Amino acid sequence: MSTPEKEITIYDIARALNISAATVSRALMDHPSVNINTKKRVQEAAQEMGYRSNQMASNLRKRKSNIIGIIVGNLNSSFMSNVIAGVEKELSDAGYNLIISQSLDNINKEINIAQAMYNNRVDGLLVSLAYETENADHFESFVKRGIPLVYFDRVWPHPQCPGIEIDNVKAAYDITEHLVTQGCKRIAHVTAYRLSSVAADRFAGFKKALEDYQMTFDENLLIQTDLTLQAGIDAAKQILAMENRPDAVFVTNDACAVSCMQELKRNGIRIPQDIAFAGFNNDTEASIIEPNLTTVDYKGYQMGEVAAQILLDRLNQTDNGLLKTSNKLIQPSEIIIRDSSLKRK
Amino acid sequence: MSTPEKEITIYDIARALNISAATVSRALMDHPSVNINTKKRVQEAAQEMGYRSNQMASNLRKRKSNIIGIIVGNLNSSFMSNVIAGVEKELSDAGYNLIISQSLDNINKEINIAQAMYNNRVDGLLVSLAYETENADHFESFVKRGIPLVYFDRVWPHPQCPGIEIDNVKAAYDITEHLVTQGCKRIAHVTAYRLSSVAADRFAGFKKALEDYQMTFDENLLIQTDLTLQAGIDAAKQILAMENRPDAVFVTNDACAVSCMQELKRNGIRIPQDIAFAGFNNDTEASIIEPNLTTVDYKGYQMGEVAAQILLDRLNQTDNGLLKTSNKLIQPSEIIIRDSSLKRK
DNA sequence: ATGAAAGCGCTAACAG
DNA sequence: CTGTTAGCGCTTTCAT
Repeated sequence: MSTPEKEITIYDIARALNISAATVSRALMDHPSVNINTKKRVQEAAQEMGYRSNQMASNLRKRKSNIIGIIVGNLNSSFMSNVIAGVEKELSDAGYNLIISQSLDNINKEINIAQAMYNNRVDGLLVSLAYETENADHFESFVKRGIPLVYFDRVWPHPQCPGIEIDNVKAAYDITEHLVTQGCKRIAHVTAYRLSSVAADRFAGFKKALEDYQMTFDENLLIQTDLTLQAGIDAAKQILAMENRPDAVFVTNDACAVSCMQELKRNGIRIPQDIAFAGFNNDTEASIIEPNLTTVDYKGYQMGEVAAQILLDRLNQTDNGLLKTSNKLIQPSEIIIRDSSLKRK
Repeated sequence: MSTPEKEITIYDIARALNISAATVSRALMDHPSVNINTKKRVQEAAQEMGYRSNQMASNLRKRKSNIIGIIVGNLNSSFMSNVIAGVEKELSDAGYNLIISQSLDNINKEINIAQAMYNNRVDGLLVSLAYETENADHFESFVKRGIPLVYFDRVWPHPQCPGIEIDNVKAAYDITEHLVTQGCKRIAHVTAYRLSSVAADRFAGFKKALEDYQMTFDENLLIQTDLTLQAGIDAAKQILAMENRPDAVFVTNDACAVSCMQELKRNGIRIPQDIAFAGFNNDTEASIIEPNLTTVDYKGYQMGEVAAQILLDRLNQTDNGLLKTSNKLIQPSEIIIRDSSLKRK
């Protein structure tokens, strides 16, 4: 009753059925070369006796932890929650456990987490980098040990590590083009301090669009921040203080865009009439803020599934053909136009 | 280079230093009865040789997985992200790994996850129940085996499982009282289909407040849903279809409240003039929707820390006194009044 | 303060 | 198709 019964092992089953532990083991893992009848007997006995396999022993023997680590900036978005759901589905189907950690977009925390995961011998790693991260040396230990590492969303280019992402250049280009065709002449861009691959790509798409429309980019309209909510407010203050204000703002993420819009609204700026807005990610907030925020949407669940599949391929040394010539995999994205950018309805 | 070097073990260190593996093991875990000098030599050698301990072997020997499971409805809220951060901090300080799963508020998924965690031999479990869950039998296997189980936020009353929660009755009472003092006469309540402990408590607080103010509760104003975004829209439609509409709505969570408000606004209802609103949780959306949503706030990070501490106490058989007579632990909460409920400013 | 030895429970050659 | 055997790397008595 109060003391839990002893855990039963394959030896207990073996004894009960008068067969060897090896056969029990094989039967339990559905090994092809076990007689169908013994297999059945073993499985029934296991069931009845309340057997549960001992992963620790199995892991030790196989020299695999059976654990996959995933490091993300923050779990707090429907995008990331969906990524996790997609990853979880694929990995648990494949029998892996998932250990999730948030870097809270802090580089030092990311380094510590990476170290901890390394010491805990994860069999593979999925990473979406912190905004702050400007190099990925802290993941080299995995590469050196041959532990598969797959980046997603906020990726780091590395010859041996696949990256699942969207075409940030194109998405940023498209959304900027949209602002231009709405008649915006002076478009500000709010981005990260450190131009990570993602931020850099978006910035590049933004500049390319301006060029193509013969608009010169005013350096004064580049606002670099840490992309927090507070940063959105600060960016708004900066904009309010400008003598020659922009007529549109493209923020590289929605959360920051929304807090920036709120602060501007509090100061009497009309959106989109005075200043049009565009964000990135299609977070929940984007369709709650008024006016609703124009943004870029991409599917977290799917990205999670794909990232997990690629990782599993690496673990199994198989190749389902998802990655051909390059180790970059581009997922679809689309721009969603809402009222925050519609100057001419 | 391309082949990763062999993992080194305590035996390698032992050989290098001409001592026994037992001593190395003891030195590494800082056992008191090891000579301070040998300890130092061992630790240096380990460092130099690139040793990392093998958790799998250690786990097998100690018959502990070193893994704590946490099951939540959905990771997608700043509250839950903070809970995770708090839990993670406490547990990783204590040397545990954390496996996170989302039930997506689906009872069957919750059952499967519980089973998987049981089979993976988690050393302890933290659970916030799915909205749908109406009994907790699927967690009995943990109780029977003596595996510590701690509920938080959406708890299940159980003599052997502590529950960390807020005073839902009081919070709901207070927020309802606030609506009443704003002059609301007919207050609708949107809650879950199944009245879990949390939903039931909030409903109870709501009714108690009405009673205390001599208001009879109209059964027609009780709207039971699955609390999704779509449910908010459906609830709005129900309200619009009523011949005798409420003048206030208290929704048992913010996400649903916000989507309900949006739908009502689309249909020309003015908030709070026509219908006042109150929610629960203080999610990000609550301070973005216009008018901003009156709600109940409580701290996720702190709740996560406390839940983890209680779990660690159980694991260590210690008792830091957090739980005295009862196995319920009430965390602070506060109502946040915003424009959605201010009929008289 | 250190060492010898046993064993946690499982899997994988290898042999039959 | 099944059994024998060895060992994954660590911790922990029990001696010394």
